[in-house]
Amino acid sequence: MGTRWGINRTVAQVHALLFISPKPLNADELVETLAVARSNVSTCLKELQGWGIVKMVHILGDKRDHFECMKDVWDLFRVVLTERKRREIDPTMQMLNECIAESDKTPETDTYTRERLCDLREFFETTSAWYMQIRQWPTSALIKFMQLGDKVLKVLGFGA
Amino acid sequence: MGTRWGINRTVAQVHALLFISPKPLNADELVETLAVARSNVSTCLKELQGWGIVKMVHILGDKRDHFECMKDVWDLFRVVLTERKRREIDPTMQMLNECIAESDKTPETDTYTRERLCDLREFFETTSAWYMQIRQWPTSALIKFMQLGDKVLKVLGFGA
DNA sequence: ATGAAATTTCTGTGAATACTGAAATTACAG
DNA sequence: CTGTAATTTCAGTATTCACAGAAATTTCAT
Repeated sequence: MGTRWGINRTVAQVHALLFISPKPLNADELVETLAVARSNVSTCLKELQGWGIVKMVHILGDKRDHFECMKDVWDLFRVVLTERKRREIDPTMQMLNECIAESDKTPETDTYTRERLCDLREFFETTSAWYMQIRQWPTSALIKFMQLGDKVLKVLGFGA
Repeated sequence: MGTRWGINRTVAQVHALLFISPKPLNADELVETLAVARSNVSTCLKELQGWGIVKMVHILGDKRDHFECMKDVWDLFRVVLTERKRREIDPTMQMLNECIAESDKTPETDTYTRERLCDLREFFETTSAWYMQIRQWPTSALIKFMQLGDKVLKVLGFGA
């Protein structure tokens, strides 16, 4: 499925394998199971470690590095979202701010265009600030909250 | 910024241009502004229409097709999320179900592995069901809700 | 220190994707 | 109809990305 998500195939395969494996795996086990080059596995493991969802562990009496994946899906989700915010949203917001600053100095900028940019900035600010708060909720609260669904609206007293 | 988001550069450019433009644009205007081939613009417009965020409009007295983009950022977000759910999440859930069914018929499957798959399925089920509800909230309610942030936890009576 | 095992870095190749320009098709005015 | 403008499809090219295998580096036991 990895490719459909826009993720490198081998990276997705390594991650999937580590995720479902009951015990940490070493590089050679990944090479054998996935039938890819050793160097490729090395690169993928580095990538996954860069995302903070795979870490190296040592097995007593074994010289080789072993790797294990973060196992809690909710924690996993939080880590990935936070990392994507850092890599994708934050630079976008910075860019947006520069565009808006630029448009302020450029009187011929269409008012409409400037408003669209401000809309976008506001959207990212609102959603980012919200995420930074809920990411700290304990998983149990998050699940209970989600299962309420629409009921939240009534409890909070807005909307039907 | 498009490329960083894993989106085709020209598609992102066309979309950005239509988004900030006060009026619908025709293909030639896009070609001139972005300095890309006519055929490329045609493909990108088709792609964006496939996502449901750009639509064709006609300007009186002008034979050429014009295009305009969905302007409300919250609506835009909803459309994109819904489409991504359909394209990415739904097939993943289906695949997961097949894997779990398969593992039921295969007694030698590690219990741990099966549990990880079920965890994943549950995660997607919970988050998808939640999204299908909140996507129908009016934007005003959604914004008010988000701005509450952590306060929601207290109102609902769980967590600190 | 020395050598073997493990790992990473580097380079070239193949595959996938994006794009252009030409040809084909469609839409429409006269 | 016919011809022109507009648009799309197609085929070839270029660019980007993923990967394998070799070479280089690191790690560690002796």
